[in-house]
Amino acid sequence: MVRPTMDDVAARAGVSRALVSLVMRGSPRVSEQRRAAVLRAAEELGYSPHAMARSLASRTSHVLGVMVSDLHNAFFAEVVDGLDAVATEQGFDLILNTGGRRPARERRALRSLLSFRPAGLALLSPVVPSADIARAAEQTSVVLVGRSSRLAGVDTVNDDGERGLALAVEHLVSLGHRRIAHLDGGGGSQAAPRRRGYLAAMASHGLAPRVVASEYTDAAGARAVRGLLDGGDLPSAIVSCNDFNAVGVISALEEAGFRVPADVSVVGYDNTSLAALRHVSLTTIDQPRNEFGRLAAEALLQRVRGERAEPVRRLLRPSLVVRSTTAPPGAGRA
Amino acid sequence: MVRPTMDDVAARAGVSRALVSLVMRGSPRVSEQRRAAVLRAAEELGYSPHAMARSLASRTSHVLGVMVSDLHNAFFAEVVDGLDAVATEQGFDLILNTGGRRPARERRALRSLLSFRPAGLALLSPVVPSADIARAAEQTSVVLVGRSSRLAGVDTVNDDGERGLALAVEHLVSLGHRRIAHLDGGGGSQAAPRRRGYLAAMASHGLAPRVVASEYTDAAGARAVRGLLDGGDLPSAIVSCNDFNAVGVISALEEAGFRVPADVSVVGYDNTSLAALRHVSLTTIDQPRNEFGRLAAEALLQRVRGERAEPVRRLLRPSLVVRSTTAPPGAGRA
DNA sequence: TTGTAAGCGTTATCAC
DNA sequence: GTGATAACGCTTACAA
Repeated sequence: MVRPTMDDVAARAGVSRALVSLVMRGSPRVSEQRRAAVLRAAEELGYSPHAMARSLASRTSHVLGVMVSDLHNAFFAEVVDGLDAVATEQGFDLILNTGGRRPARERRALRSLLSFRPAGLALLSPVVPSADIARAAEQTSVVLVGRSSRLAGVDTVNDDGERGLALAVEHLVSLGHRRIAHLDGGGGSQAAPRRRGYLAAMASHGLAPRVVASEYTDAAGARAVRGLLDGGDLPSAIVSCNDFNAVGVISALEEAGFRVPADVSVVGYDNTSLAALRHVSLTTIDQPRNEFGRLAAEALLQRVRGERAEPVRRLLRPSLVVRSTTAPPGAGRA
Repeated sequence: MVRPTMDDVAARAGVSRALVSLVMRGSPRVSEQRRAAVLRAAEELGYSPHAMARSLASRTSHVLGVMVSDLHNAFFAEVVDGLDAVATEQGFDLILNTGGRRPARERRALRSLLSFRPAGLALLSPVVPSADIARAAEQTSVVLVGRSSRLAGVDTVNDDGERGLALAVEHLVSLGHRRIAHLDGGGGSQAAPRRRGYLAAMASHGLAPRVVASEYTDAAGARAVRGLLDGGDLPSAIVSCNDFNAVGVISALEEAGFRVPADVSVVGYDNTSLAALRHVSLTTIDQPRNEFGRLAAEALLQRVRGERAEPVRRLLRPSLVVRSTTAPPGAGRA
């Protein structure tokens, strides 16, 4: 378990440590002969450079820290994929951490990440107070994904939730719906822009909006539908705040004897793998998650390379994915 | 962006660097007065110790490396939660990486993790060749989750898939089923023990086994069912290799006009969040995922502390979760 | 092209 | 209790 160091390699190859360092970093100013000798010695010893010692000595970091607020959410997996792709491509390593959506734990995770002196930090939908983010930003470049911020030194990458909900409403209107309700995500992340988008889209078509309080879970979606049924005034289409909620809506409707989409159309938001299941086949709004990650990494690396100092605020365009839960109204009566 | 060092804190507090170091590590042999002064100076400067310099100087690591083969799989999220809980509790930091189930990328991820000289490495369902794992194990403690191994220096934590499938078969038999088919996971991870468990359980009840080739996706499950229907010989119950497959099975059955569980009972494997959705409500086999993570971390930390050298091989007991997709056979005819 | 030597931010070992 | 000072494994001027 005792790993060889650069000195061991140098001794074995019969050269100085500095030369080994040059070879390891692929410097061109090394004779082919020495290079080969060093490489062979390293190979024989099973040597690979010590990342921490390297970054300590060079006063540079090739590490990007990533804090994922919730690993259970597949949304973040794709964002991390995007980050990883760009980072790897540019010779950076990712170190990941999670805070489980709890401020105290996230705060600790943040400190831990910072103790590695990363070149940059990507925070995915963090729930820590803004002050903590500001403090982190004093120490390294920070990009926020899925959370907006006015902090001067902080970049942001977000989904254009207003536009996403507008897409859903447009789709339903074009099918002929007029009584379209929105099941709202409450205080949840991104719920506000989605609600605004819904209201604006309804207004632009001269339709009466109907916002029903709900949450980001399937149980909440089902509950909201039961409330609607009790009220005796079911809309012809429902736009949920996310896919989970939409699945709850569908099952409550079916339990009450309604068919989707024949009697009621349903649209989700997020295009999770759940929506793609043939058993669900949900019409929904897709967010370019992988792109979120790529852009976040690029924003960070631009700052690292000193190419930019002004904050950048990206708002990405979501898209509509039509599957089997939407149809013209009254299709059931036919 | 220039972070304060221990020397800065020492200067500001009017003490030596060594004393700051003692305070930072919570040494008891420091006067209250000095301790307070140091802590205040650190606070004012926003100082926090440099993890890499620290581990370099102390020749110890408080980092555990984790390679997640696939971030998209929620299974791993819970394993990581378990790892994180134990690690944090014992003062260790996690650094995470992913290889996307591709050997070449996993290999790189492994190298990157190793370059941080972690105290231990947890590999979650890795797909790299065994030789790579052996090489890693020469450099640090390694624990494998979701993959077995005979390597001497490597610990393993696994689900007892044989037992899991036996539980499913027992449940169906106790409901009165005798014609029970298994949709097999092919060459997928853990498919073999599950198949063995199925065959053994059927044999022990004197029932004729029926293994149908399939895969770990909902499309494959649907395809397999269509094959069964074409053959004109539908079993009364189906045990899928995992939850996704089971959902495919259910939708294909329903499309063909059969009801679940009235006409056919279906059991999944994994107890993913999908299975818990009310829209699906799948009877399935639960793996103690969080426990996997906890045990893996503990195995690693035992080695780190030098408490154990012999490999440990944990085989955890899965459990049956009964929901709405199983019922006595012929319930549909009633 | 190669080697020497001075750090990088810590901890650890001694003295005092 | 507290403070010098030598490591830790590497990079980086600067010299040769």
